[in-house]
Amino acid sequence: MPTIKDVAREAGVSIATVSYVLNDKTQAISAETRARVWAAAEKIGYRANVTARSLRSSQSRLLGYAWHEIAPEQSNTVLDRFSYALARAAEAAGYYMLTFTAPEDDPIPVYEELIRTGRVDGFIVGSTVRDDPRIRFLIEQKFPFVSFGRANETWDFLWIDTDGEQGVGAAVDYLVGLGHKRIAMAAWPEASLTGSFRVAGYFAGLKRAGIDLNPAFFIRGENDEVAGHDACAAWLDLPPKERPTAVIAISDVVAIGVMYEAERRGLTVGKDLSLIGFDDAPMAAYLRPALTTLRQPIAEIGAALVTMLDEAIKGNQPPQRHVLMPPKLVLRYSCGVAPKS
Amino acid sequence: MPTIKDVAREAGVSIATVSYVLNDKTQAISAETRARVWAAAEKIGYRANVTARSLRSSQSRLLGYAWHEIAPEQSNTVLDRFSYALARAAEAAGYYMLTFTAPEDDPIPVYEELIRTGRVDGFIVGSTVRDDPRIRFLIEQKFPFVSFGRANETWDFLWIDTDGEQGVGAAVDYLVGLGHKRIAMAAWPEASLTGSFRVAGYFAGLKRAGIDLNPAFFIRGENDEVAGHDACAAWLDLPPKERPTAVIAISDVVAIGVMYEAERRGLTVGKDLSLIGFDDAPMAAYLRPALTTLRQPIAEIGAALVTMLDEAIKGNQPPQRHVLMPPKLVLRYSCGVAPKS
DNA sequence: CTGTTAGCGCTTTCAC
DNA sequence: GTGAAAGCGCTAACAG
Repeated sequence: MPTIKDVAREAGVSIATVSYVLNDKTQAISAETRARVWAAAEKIGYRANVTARSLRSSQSRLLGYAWHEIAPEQSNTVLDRFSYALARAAEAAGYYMLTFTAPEDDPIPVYEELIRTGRVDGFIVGSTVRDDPRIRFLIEQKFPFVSFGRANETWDFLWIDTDGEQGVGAAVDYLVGLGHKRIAMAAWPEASLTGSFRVAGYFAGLKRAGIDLNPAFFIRGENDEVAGHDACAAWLDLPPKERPTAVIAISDVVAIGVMYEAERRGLTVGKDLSLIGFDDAPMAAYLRPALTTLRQPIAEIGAALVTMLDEAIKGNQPPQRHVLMPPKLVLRYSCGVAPKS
Repeated sequence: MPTIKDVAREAGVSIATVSYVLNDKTQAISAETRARVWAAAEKIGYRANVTARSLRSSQSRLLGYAWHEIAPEQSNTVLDRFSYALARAAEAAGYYMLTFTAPEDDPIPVYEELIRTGRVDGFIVGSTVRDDPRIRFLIEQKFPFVSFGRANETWDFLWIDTDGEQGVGAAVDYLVGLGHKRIAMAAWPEASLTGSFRVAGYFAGLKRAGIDLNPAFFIRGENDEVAGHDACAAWLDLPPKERPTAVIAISDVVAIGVMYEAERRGLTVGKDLSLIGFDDAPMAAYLRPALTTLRQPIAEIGAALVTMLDEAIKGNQPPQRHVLMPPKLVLRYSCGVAPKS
């Protein structure tokens, strides 16, 4: 690989001059010299060695993102889209993504190692939980990072999140507009922070419509098909007149459980029961009926996170310290209405 | 961040000694000094700066992996599992993964840039196609890389691939064992190299069972649901006695199309028609009936690729220059047989 | 057994 | 306008 010395020799100038020209530094260099340097660099195919540049500038131009353990069963439904968006945005901002893995139960040492060795300039933290230890650690270290997801109302840090409350609220509004009055929700455990926002949207939506919450219509469970099954079974055990006519599932996976249980009992989803999921997981479009669901603006979030992090790394104050992005209600067939296309 | 100088000062030795001790170099250092250095390093929390080390050793300890554009519709079904496996294996071997994006139509410049700037020590190339230009380029550059997938029989490079031929062959054997004689296949276009191996397995399997190929039972199409629909429709248009009783789809997505078309026509998959897919995509388990499919040993492949690449980077000859890994037939309900466990 | 020293390739201050 | 030289933090050849 040619180095800056080779270019200097080729152009008949000093390496300092080469550096000035190629980095377009505000240093008075004659147009003639500039041209010679560029020509020489081009000729021998010179590209600056990033390691040397990193050492000099103490910047790795690498952004860290942790790839979480994927349970053999449920491959995460949106992580790949998110990673892709991150990589794209990072490259546009002059970084590359360093993806690493960290054990769920003790992630801190890995983050610490990456910081101490100077591997990365900042982190993008995803899949946050309430009081997320990674976030606590990074705040404490004063190391640049941004988070996809909230963690604790009293902590001050940069984050972007999907507005689950707004999204589920819009889903309720949509169902109410379709004439539904008995709307149920299959939610996550109370411990889930992300879940709590979505649930708040459910409550708020009902209130807006003047519908009193029927406690039987609100059931919590894990993020799996079984939880959907169980919730749906409980609702269908109710006398016909008291059953919900529409269900909002807190995720597509849960929605699938609801759907199969309803069909197992002879109901037709989209006709006898309307159903809305959350995530727009790849399988949502493949279900029959195709699932109406709330799609998170993953690509936009990824891009915005990188921009935010870039500012933080530069020591600037981003225009907004956190932003809530509304999900989009993707209309398909599980509410009995054909999408407009 | 403390540097090697700080450790040297703290321990009262030279920086060279610190380097020797911490890197466990075969340099005679007294046990007493070793202990002092370790203690000093521990005390001030020293971790070697990787950039400086990289510059010195001209090794980035970074492995590049391209994240391909993901169509909004079909999020790739196994890529996230693969990336995770790669990251895990890389870390175990002392690397981190640098994930980047490259335009499908002109990926070379990105690879070139990464090489020229010294960003990565090697590449893992995935989603290969016949005569893959990236592979041609990397061979020509003599830059270390390994490939998940084959590209051209006459090129010599390191690769690991799923043995699609063996897998589909095993699927045919399984169906034959179940008593099927009229076994159809929904394949990809002839241009697909990966597809050609799977197809070869179909032909070989039939031959083993002494079944003559019925040309009507072999239909090619794209990798989407529509292709499955179309193939299935063509088969169901045949007189009942001439229809296939079992179908092997070249991917789970195609299998879904077959399944829906069959059910739309009133057939029950798993009873009237047996169906096997390929990939074990996340949605395969969620279909009703859950899809019997061939699961690629993604995690093993990722780990083996990294090991292979590590050898190549070190300039060693890996024990095997290419390996074929058999997929596993995951028994579910789409062939009318309940899985054992 | 331990220390001195020469770089790795680059950026940037300071001279000229 | 341009160049000499220091130095980012580390490794390793060589001296002592």
